[in-house]
Amino acid sequence: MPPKVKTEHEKQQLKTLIIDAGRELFVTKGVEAVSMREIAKQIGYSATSIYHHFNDKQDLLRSICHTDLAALASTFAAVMQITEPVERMIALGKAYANFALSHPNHYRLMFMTPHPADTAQEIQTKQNYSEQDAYFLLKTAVTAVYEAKRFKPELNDVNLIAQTIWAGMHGVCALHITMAQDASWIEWSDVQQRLQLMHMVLMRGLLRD
Amino acid sequence: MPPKVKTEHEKQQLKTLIIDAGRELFVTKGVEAVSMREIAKQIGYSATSIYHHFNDKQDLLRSICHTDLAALASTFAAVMQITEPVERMIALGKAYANFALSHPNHYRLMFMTPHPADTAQEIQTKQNYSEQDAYFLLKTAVTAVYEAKRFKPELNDVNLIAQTIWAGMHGVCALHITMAQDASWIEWSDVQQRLQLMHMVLMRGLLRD
DNA sequence: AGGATGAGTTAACACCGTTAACTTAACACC
DNA sequence: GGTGTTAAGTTAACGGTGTTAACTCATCCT
Repeated sequence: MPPKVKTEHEKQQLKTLIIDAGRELFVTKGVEAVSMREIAKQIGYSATSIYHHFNDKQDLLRSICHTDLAALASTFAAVMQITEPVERMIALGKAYANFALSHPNHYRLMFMTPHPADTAQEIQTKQNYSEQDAYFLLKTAVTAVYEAKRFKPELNDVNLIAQTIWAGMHGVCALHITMAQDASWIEWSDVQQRLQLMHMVLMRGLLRD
Repeated sequence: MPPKVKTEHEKQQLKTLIIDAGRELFVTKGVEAVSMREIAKQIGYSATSIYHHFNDKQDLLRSICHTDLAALASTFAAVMQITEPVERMIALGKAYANFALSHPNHYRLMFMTPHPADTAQEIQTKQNYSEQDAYFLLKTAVTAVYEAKRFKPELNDVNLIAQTIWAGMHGVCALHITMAQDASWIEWSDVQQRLQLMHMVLMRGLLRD
């Protein structure tokens, strides 16, 4: 196909076309198993054309994750409508786990794969749009619970609390995702049961009696 | 070097030579960044010779993990000497976290990378040597606490409890490992603090008051 | 003595991410 | 309206990857 000068809109459109095709392939076949050529073929372009829109494969991967993080944040935003602080915090945890288990490969890309350090510019961007950031919403919800004095009195670091809740949910989800097919020699209990117990443990461990 | 018929012992020796070189490289540079040729060069053999001892790269990776799992199990075995059940269970958790944080790339290989389904034969082997298995030791420790009636009365599934403890520790460690360099936009609290709080939460959530 | 085996070799294949060099359509400007 | 510049595509190529095939030979078995 002969080249054409594109408007900013068309340019963005192709970029999201690449992102969508890349995500679909990455998510179903795994990052390492998908080649740039394959992604390009999927959208009917040559492989090298992708490099006009992304620096390299890592950059494409990061863009995908960034997009999906925004999607997660937007489902979080819906949950934030709940007014009762504790209830809201619990609902966030459930939404998180639900996302992880229903999009496991997505989740692996986003939270189980280390991405090389972002550029300073990208960090700046993220900070400016932090209201779209899922962690920010979690922290907000935790802060509300804290201000309602519902946490145990000795707990007074909101970041620490939020990160512990995150870690608890992440632990169940990540372990499930990496070990689900493998490690059949362990008598795994049902993942929903494990999530539920983790939830209970977190609440009993963090909230006032 | 001309070929030579080897005794069973020499054969195993070369196998562990490959495993050790492979682990060293994998752990310092990451699995995907290390080629079979590089491993071979390290030990002074040609790349293809590795294929006489392992089916493919995945197989080598699995063998490395299997070896290291045994190593983890042996540090667990030392902890098992503690007699007081609750104390012993806590010590296991700390040993686990200590292992994860002091050998992060090791840990990533073992618990954060999905390995394709083991062959039936390998599963059999693992089951037979389950006393060397780290999870088995955790489960044993949890069972002892359970039998001492120290868990909350409504908790009566030992596997579920063990897996929840595992998930909690794993969550903190895994999140730390994947997010340590990246995600500088989050105000991470100290990882030791996070571990400590997770520990406290797990105990308060699981044990009788 | 002589064939079978097994542990090593080199050569080669198909594919990968990425770069370089090229083509051509659209725009900016005199 | 010609003309240079730029943007967005292309094909060709490079070096590297996991892996397989074909080949040596030293050793063992009979």
